[in-house]
Amino acid sequence: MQDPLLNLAGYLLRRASSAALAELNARLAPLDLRHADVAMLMLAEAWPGLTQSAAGRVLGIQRANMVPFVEHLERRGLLRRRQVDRRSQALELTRSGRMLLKRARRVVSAHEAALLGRVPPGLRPVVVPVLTALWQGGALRDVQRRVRGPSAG
Amino acid sequence: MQDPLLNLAGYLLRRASSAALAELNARLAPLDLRHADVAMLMLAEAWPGLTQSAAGRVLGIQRANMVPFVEHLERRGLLRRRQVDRRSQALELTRSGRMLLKRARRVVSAHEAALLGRVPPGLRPVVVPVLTALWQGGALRDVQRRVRGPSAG
DNA sequence: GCTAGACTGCTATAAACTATAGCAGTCGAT
DNA sequence: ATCGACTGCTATAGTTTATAGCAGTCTAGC
Repeated sequence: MQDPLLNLAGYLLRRASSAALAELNARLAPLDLRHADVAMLMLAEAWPGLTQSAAGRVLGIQRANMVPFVEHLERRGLLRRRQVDRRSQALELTRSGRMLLKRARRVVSAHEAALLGRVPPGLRPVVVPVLTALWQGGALRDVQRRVRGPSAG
Repeated sequence: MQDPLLNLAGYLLRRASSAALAELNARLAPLDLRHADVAMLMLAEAWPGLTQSAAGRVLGIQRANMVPFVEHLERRGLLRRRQVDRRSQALELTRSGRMLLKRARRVVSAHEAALLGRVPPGLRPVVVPVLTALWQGGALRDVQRRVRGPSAG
């Protein structure tokens, strides 16, 4: 009798994710960054002026949890909050945020290469499509909607 | 400019995993079980007499965290600890554990079907191979080693 | 204009989960 | 008989995720 869990996509998904996450965090440790920090920085660079709550929606982080998270990045001088409304705050990278992101991006690339490298060459092209499909809500088309307005829960 | 995160296997892995996990937990809520509980029950059934620490190694749960975890299942009458050594404890399902697992397994199957159903039919056969490959440490061959003895962590 | 409803950032708090250090006791091999 | 590895355990802390609620703001419809 062999491990019945090893045929379950959900189980494999969880284990693969947590292993990859731990590995990425270890790789990022020298930069004193965590995976979520880099995601935030990459997002802020890609969409300058993105609102704090919009960023939360894209990243799947709740409004409440965005507060200390963004505060932390701001206190490190990587991110800046600019009042756009009297209620909304746009996020943008500082110069040092951009510089650190440059280094972080190299780490992420190495991590990605390591991940893909574990997959038999023939299967590599399907990795991203498979993961995208498994993550129901994450289709490319959805994102536009998410960024612009809420009610896309 | 589109979301740069959506091309990263690591990011997609994390989002897909957390979405699937949340969904599974919601499905299991009526049984008052969480995903880890079911994994433990399935493991205990597949390998009767499995030691507590061995189970922890297989599931990637640390010894320290196994204690309250197993205690909880034992207090619910789903699992029993049997002294095998004067230091080791074997885990085995109780009758009611087996019965609940039966129901849980149906929930898990439905969840798996939902996951796979999101993937284009042509890609379905590669889902498990891709995830297995991405989860470096989880290859089938490793598991035997993990269960029998330590020093494989 | 003005109001109702949706939205923003925020506080406070709790539930899970994960990780580390250390302890007493046990086992196996030399 | 002893040394090193192992087991279950306590205690503790850090991380992440989730919920409820508040004051203030914006917008669409009347």
